[in-house]
Amino acid sequence: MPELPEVETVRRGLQKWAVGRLVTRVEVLGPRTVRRHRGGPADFVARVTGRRFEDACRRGKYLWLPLDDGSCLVAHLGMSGQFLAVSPELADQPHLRARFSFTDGPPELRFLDQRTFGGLLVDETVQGEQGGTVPASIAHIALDPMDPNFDRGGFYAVLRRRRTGIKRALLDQSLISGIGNIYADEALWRARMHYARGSDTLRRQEVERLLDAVIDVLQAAIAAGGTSFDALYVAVNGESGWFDRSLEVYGREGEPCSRCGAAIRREAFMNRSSYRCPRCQRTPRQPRW
DNA sequence: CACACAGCCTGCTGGC
DNA sequence: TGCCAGCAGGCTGTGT
Repeated sequence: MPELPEVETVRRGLQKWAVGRLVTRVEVLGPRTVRRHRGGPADFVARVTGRRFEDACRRGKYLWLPLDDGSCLVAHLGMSGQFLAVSPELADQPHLRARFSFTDGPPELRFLDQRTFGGLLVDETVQGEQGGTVPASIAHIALDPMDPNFDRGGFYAVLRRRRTGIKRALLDQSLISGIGNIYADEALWRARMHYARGSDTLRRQEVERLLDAVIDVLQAAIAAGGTSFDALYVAVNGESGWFDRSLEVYGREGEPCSRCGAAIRREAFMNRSSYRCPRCQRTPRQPRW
């Protein structure tokens, strides 16, 4: 559920609540959260304790906090990860996975994760092929679509070369980053494109239209503080976003399309649900499912 | 190399 | 009421 806009909202919260602070104590509750950290829980704790968070960065759905020794703390929220800045007095929540305390006192920073698809690790920083410095573990993730260095021509070329459906391509984080099931459906609706449209049949102009739609919906969602269906996704200060009220197709099966009035359909695709307007987003002649 | 998908995980919902 | 299947879904690993 956390896609680019939700992760960006969390990044801004970390900027405010974590950056500049010196870590005095790290607690990891349960090893699964740091399963992608090579050295295991004890090594993770040792590498973060005594370090200062110098910045809060994001690429796609990944977050990282550069540390003052050149390494960085990488975080992925998975399905249900949250960072919360709270008083140490507050009783431990269910699904609390990690806690960071600071030299300047409260609030402490907590990482919660119900479904445990998320995780934390300490990583080295490398020069990314696509520009900028990034954690080594996410060097394979493409730039955000709104990044000034995002290569639209290169993206188009890859789509033409591949033989897959356009939604699969949008969800491939090595091609374009930050898009998940919700915003893929929303962008395709805005671009009036069916999710099974063959990527190799797209014209350059259609790809431009689609990328414009992707950026529009992501930026509108960021402005709204992200999409919250329930308490599972909240910002670092605990507030909910309200973009769910702006969703045009996702979760709106049976409701009328705001453009043409046709009933929105939900269809099983890629072992999940896809929502589309059957009139604005016609099934292509040669669909690639 | 390109592509597709099972598996990981927990809590909620709906059917019986 | 209680049980359980189904669903939510990002990413990694693995198979074709």
